Amino acid sequence: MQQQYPFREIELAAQQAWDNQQSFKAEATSDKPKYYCLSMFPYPSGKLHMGHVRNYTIGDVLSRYHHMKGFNVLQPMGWDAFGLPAENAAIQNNVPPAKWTFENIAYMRKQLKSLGFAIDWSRELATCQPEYYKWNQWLFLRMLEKGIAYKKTQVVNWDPVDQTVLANEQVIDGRGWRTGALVEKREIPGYYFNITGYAQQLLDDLDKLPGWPERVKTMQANWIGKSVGVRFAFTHDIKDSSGALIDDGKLWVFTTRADTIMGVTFCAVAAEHPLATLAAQNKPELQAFIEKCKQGSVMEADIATMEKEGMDTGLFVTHPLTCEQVPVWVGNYVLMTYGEGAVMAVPAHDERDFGFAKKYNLPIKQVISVGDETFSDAAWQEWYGDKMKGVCVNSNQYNDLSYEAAVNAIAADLNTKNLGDKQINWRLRDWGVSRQRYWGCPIPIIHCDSCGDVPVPDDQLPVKLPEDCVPDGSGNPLNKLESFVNCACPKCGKPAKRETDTMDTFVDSSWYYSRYASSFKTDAMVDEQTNYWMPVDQYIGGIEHAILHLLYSRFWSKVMRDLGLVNYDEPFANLLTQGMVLNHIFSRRTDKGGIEYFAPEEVELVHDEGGKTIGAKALKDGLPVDFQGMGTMSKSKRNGVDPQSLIETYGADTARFYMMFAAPPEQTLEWSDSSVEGSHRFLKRVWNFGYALSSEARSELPSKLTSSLASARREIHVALKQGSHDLNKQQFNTVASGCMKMLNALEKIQKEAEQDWQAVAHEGLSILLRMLSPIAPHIAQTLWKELGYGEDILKAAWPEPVEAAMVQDEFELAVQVNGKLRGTIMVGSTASKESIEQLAVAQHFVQKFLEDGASVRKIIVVPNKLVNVVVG
RNA sequence: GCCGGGGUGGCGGAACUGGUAGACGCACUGGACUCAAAAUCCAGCGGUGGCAACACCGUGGGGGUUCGAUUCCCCCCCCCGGCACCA
Repeated sequence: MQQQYPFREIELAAQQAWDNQQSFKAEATSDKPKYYCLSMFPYPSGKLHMGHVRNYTIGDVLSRYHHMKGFNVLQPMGWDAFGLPAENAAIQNNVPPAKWTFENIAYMRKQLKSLGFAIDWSRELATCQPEYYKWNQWLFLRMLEKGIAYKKTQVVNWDPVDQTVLANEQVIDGRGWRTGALVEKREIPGYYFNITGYAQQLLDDLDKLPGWPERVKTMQANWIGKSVGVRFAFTHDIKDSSGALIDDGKLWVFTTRADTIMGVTFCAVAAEHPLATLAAQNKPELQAFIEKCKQGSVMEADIATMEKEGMDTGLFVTHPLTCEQVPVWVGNYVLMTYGEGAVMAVPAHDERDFGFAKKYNLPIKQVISVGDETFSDAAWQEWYGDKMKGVCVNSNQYNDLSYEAAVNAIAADLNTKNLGDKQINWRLRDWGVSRQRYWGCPIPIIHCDSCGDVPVPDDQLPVKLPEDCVPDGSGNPLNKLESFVNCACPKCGKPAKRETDTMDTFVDSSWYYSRYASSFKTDAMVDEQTNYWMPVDQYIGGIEHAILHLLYSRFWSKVMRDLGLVNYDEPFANLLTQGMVLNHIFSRRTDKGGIEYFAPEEVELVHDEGGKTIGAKALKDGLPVDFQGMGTMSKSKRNGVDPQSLIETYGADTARFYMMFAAPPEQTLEWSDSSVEGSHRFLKRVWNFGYALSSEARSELPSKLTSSLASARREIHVALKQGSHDLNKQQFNTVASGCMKMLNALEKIQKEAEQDWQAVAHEGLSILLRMLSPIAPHIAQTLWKELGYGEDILKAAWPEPVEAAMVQDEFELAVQVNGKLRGTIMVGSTASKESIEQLAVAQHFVQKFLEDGASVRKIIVVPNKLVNVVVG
């Protein structure tokens, strides 16, 4: 055993031993309870970043802890290996994406192994392998049969940089989620998944997920966006230039406030609405207004403050219940993409309609009364929205009906006239999955002139993606690859063309967890093993997937369930969204007016005498630089830290320990080089202590310990109890600090070297190593073995705190006077309540409050904690 | 605007179901060791006043409940994340 903490050797040796013994292979069947711990698989971009290290360390701590708690643990790893960066790298370096991808995988796998994660590598998969994506295609065909997948031509979001279609979820603030490019509208055919058909289940089943963070569930619920109301039509006989009735003479609208329908004084339609288009034909000023609306809508940032503007079309429609003529306006606040692209306007009971009516002098008619309130302009502001749910007035046959009764009656009447009914509106849109890209899973369809779109028969799956293609940046190279495109129609045998679109890569990641859990059969997507392991007990990943990946995976699970493939309907029982890793950003304005960024290691902090940071200066010139606060690690800001150099300098255990110690897992982690050193220092001390103790005899604990040894032992067992509790809470930072407390106690008794200290130290160290092992497994395993505690710490049982070690003969009790701390007293553990009260009152720091004739009103004794003497 | 999460020393962060606020670490200060530095070890470290004993203040602000509030209740301010002319 070496004296200096030899982290490089021990980490390598431990990793090789784990590899040789296949220590982390999950058992196919077991009497133990199962624990499926999954971290979101990485995209093989080239090398790991700190976010990966944090993500996988969290998963590994939980996996190793559950191993020791006696669970049959599955922790797999794989690669989300299709996607655009591979194509872009291919264009730049003139190598096929496959080569680039597999080289990255090889390097990153090595990195993951060098971090010592307890991964069952026998279940590794990459989504770009035909054995995997075959089942994308197979399930796609099943979905096609069930009508869950279908083809349509629709206006889509087009990312001009990636030259592909994006799903609604993938457009953020009008820009592509990956490229940040402004999204354009294009009309092209593609395949869609009917996720809206599952909207209600996806919403309802959020209640089955108590182990998910509230905010993720809220985000999903918002995204699904259910609104319950009435869809109905105003009638008209407006014809287009060819003489045909527009929309069959009906102007459809959707409302959640059908009870206010008798208060309609106008309708507003979106700029793109057919009625607007028609009215603009001989009204140049309306045409101009419509153009302005269309342009304005791009400026997302201004929307919230945008003035409500509109223009009369001169057209009228007929109210379905009152038969009154209602004017139609074009409003810049009406969205073509939501509902029907048209709204009924009830200025008396809707904030926007009110503002609009005031601006253009349109009539306002009150039809709802709330309590004794009477409607007035001034009072109105105070009680719109839900507060304005009252009873109907000025509404003929609906007068005096409450909200619900009115909606029901009105919906029924509209239904009788065949002009509307109750309806549920969703914000969620169907999931478009066609991508005009090369490096993805081919959509298994063949286009035949005679037979149309023909599914590829199951026995011809997978449709293999040619791996030797080098894209040149001008669209999808598959289009030009005749050996791929040209094929025979499976139905009639005539020459036909293969579909060249590939699937959205979110398809690949929507079910990988169930494949890991299976036996990797070549003739089945999943099997009975999948039902054994699923659902995932703990899923760990970034919050950025709160909607996209997590919603798609939930949808996909329900589809697989409905196809009878699996028996679960929610894939992830518990979800932990880890926080981001941030680092300091330093910059300086250059002479030319640009910004020069400084890496943190190029900067020295300036402190005052109290240790407070008062500034920073660059090492190269000693001149001040600005501290821009904390931000995510990025190349452009030069504040990234490479995990590889961290591992090389301090070792994997230090990297892992620091990641766990610096912040609770859900919070952002603020990088600090000196804190990393502090973590390394701690592990060095653990090693030194283990080294020193290895030459001390191991003996039985004596029946009676000195008070100093007893208190050290108590501290260790208390820290263990707390640490186990914190692990169950997934609060790893305090588990790490618990390990530090244990070591502090051990070093103290080592220094004092009282008789029998070795016995307490051996017990304490064996506890410390076990509690440390999920976080820093290499050092824990090495010392465990070196000190002869056992062969494999992973197979050691999680230690149980000994109650007897935690009891004290004497307690220090806090003594309060009127709730304020005034001193402490030592009390025997068997002391009666009365004797404690007497002792407390006798203290001089209590007596002095009784000098001015005040008396003791009451004494509260909290066992083992404090005494509060109430004086008055 | 709506929804979710926060606000504690110079910093990261602790505090179990209301019970000694600041665990653990970082930074800083002083000391030991050293020719010296680094490393290591020891001590101190919320603020104000005081030689000290000690006193007062202190968990974003204000109020309340309680013997006792970082913790529970009400009002307000600020920060982060998400959603949003959603009809």
